[in-house]
Amino acid sequence: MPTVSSEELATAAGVNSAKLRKDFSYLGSYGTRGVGYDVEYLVYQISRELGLTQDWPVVIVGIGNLGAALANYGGFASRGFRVAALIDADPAMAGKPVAGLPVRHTDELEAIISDNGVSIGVIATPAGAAQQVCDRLVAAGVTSILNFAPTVLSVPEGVDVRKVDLSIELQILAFHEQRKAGEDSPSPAAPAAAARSGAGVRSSASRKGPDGDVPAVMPA
Amino acid sequence: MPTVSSEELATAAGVNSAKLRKDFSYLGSYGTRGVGYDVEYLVYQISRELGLTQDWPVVIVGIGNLGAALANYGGFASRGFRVAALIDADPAMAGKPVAGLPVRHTDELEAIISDNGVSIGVIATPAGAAQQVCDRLVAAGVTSILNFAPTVLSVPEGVDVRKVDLSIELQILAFHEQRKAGEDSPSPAAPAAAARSGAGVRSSASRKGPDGDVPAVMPA
DNA sequence: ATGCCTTTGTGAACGCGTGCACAAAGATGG
DNA sequence: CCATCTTTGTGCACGCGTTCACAAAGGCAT
Repeated sequence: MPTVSSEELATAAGVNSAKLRKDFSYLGSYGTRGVGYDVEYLVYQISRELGLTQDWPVVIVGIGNLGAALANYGGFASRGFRVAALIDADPAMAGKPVAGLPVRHTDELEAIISDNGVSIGVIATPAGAAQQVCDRLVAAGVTSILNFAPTVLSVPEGVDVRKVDLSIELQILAFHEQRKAGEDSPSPAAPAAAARSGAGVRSSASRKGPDGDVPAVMPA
Repeated sequence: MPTVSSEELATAAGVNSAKLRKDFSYLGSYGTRGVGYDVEYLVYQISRELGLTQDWPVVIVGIGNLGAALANYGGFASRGFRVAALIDADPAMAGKPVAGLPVRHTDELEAIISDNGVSIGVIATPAGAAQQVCDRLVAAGVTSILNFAPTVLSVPEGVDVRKVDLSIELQILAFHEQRKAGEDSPSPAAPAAAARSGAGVRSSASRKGPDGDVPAVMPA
């Protein structure tokens, strides 16, 4: 029976072994003292807890470059996700195959959602269409939305939204890059907080703020 | 002079106003008591600290769907990033314009990096090519890498790597979705830790682990 | 069966970030 | 010029997650 010790896993993952054991204990995963964890059983337990053993039908709305990239992304299937449909507003796209699936028109959105029991939707549309698509997804029964459009979505209570901003990661890199270069720190105490923040990815909506939205770089 | 109070900003962002003030104090940003923060000055200070006022030339390697999507992403320019070049290994792609830029062949990688003083590279290649591309980028002088390929990259000390796994966000949504549905909790105490973890995005390499890499869902 | 060795599971301490609460500072009006 | 009001900046305390350290437990060899 192949096993792993918490120490091995911790070293490989670069974390503390005690933390790892404590986390596992929350899962109810039981290892064997003096031996370690049964790899197969452990993988199964974690997979189940994370929902990897379930089948999650998802729809991708907006089949531009990004939508197509997502549709082709291999990582989904192995994690329990199944692309139920690709949806685009452009009639010219309808029927055209992308990643082996025919693109469906937005008109069919509601029917697709309900027919497949989809509860997770991915929005890869331009910013302008995102909120509208979001509203339709929610109305059709979707309760979790992954948003790639550069907009903050407003959703009713009970709906989860996660926003992926492709430029944020790049910005974090640039932030560190900046500190590497200028050792003559431009500001006193390094705001480690700034890099961490993220200010809560959860949608806190409240569209009112003093100025419209995220301010562009000021012209100095 | 347009100003904002920490309270206004905090409400808009959905965070505590004291925390916001404390964070600002690390930046050395001084507000005016009884009035608030000068919007213009504040924006400038934050932009500068975050590196938004600098010009960051970046190269994108691997111009498939994802690479093209990144090249077309509008959010980069406004955050100080400038796409210096798009690079692909396919000779057929060479010269073909994507997002207004001609695709360059991989052979030119080193020259492009040094000519433009590029210190940040984006990898959007298939998993198989990622490490190789990474090595060449690092050798050419790149010190920060944003990796979209589903592989853990090994890099020498001093090089920052951030990995973006497009399916992780989806997985987090599925995790919460699972708890929404099954109120009859399948496991005792909810491991809030599991959803948070991320286990440190920093590259901790150490390619040795008991089994190859991330285990696929076990066949139950 | 007994003793030793390994590794788990967890109680307790530590450290850190968040939030509270208030004194100091500046504006504003009389 | 003084009183009052608003809002900043921050010391302090609370709470939570991480880490330490160790007793308990199981395997294994003799």
